[in-house]
Amino acid sequence: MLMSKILIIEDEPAVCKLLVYNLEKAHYQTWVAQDGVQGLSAALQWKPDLVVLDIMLPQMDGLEVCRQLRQSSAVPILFLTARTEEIDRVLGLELGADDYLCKPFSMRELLARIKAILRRAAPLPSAPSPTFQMDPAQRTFTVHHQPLVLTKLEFDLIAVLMTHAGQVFSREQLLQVAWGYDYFGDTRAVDSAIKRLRAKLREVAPDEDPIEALRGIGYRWKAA
Amino acid sequence: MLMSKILIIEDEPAVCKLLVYNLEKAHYQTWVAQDGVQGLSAALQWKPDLVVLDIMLPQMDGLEVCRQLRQSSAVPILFLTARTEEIDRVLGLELGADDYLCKPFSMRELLARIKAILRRAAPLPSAPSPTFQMDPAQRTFTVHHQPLVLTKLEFDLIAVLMTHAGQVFSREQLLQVAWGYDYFGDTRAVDSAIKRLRAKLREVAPDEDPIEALRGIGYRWKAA
DNA sequence: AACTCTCTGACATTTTTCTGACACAAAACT
DNA sequence: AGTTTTGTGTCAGAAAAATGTCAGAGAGTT
Repeated sequence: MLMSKILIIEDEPAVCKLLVYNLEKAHYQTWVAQDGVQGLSAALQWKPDLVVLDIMLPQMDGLEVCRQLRQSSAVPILFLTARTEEIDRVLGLELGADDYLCKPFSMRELLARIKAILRRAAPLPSAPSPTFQMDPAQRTFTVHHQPLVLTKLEFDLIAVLMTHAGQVFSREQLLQVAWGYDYFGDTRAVDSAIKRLRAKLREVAPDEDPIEALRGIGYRWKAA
Repeated sequence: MLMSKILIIEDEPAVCKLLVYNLEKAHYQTWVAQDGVQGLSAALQWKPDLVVLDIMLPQMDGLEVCRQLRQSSAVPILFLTARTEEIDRVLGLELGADDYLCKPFSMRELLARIKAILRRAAPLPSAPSPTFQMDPAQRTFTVHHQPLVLTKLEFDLIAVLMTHAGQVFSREQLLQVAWGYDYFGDTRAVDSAIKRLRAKLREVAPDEDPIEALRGIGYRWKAA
């Protein structure tokens, strides 16, 4: 499973910001909806892998959102509650919450629970088919769903670039991030690594060339 | 589901008493084990639907109990921890904890989590590769339905790899999980074990080679 | 055209894994 | 108890893979 999509339905901007920041740092894609109506719409169209749902929402409350969502989707839901008592209503209604957290919660705990929920969720046939896909956890990389074997260095390199698609990295930066902070050597090593990577990619996707060289600046993964 | 069976592995009598009282009031059957050895024995014989496992135990700690239990059972485990940091070790090792609670916890929360775990506990599809099959409960391993005799170490190793097919394990991780937390030795021992395992597999399935070495990373069971 | 930077292939070096031999320990058997 | 068998860690060298270095060709820029 790669780059799981997490929909956040939460009205407090501060909490949203915190969630988005940490989830994206953990390599999840995020989408924020500020109220229940927008949340339902986003859930149905964007088809997230997990919904983080605040119980207290303006207009339509989280329980109602959950009930309506359940009529058309089995997406896992993690509830956020301000008070412990609220969760009794969720559990009592058997709405199919997969987990819940009471505010205030530690980010580590949230991430652990999200990871656990996603691990449990059966790998359903996901629709989108970008040509290049990377799974940091399994260290696998696929092109058109066909696995491509990469060396450690190659994978580390492509991981940095892909997870920051569009961002330019200088050779020095790449050495730091993919080789390691204690590495001292010619920055031309980066050229060689890129060369080998491109050669492998060309084998299976001759018309793509997703790694762009910016003269005098560095390299970047072509933005989507 | 009628009268789910819950095994409590916990050494503090006060906590045990509290747990038993409340769980039985909630119509669960309970069984208490005061230390890891008794716990393992009870788990194997009584076959509970859920194990509540304290991390801090005399003699054998909870993680070790979990590891040994996982060799022969897929029963859901809910960890109890005194400190939040401890849970990182569990999560880090991916030992298959289904949930955890930090002391002190409210009884209502415990009951809610237990209910959630039991609700989720759907029979796993367990899709073994057609050629290789492993039964943790009986510690048997078959290739093309023909039994293959493995040593304890070999079985532990293959069990870890197969139950996490596709996931890469470093030599250090494998030493921890298959050899034991207290083992200190050269990580090259892993190479040797893998070598012997491969030799045995080659005898009966010369064209498979399901154990993949990832240079600089570790080993993994070829993903399905 | 001159200059600069990037790309590529060849080669050398380094790193990592694999294998067989051996030694020791534990277990099984007499 | 002694003996054999089995299991496993350690070691050293072989084999394989990965990667750094270099030099020249190629491409972009002024």
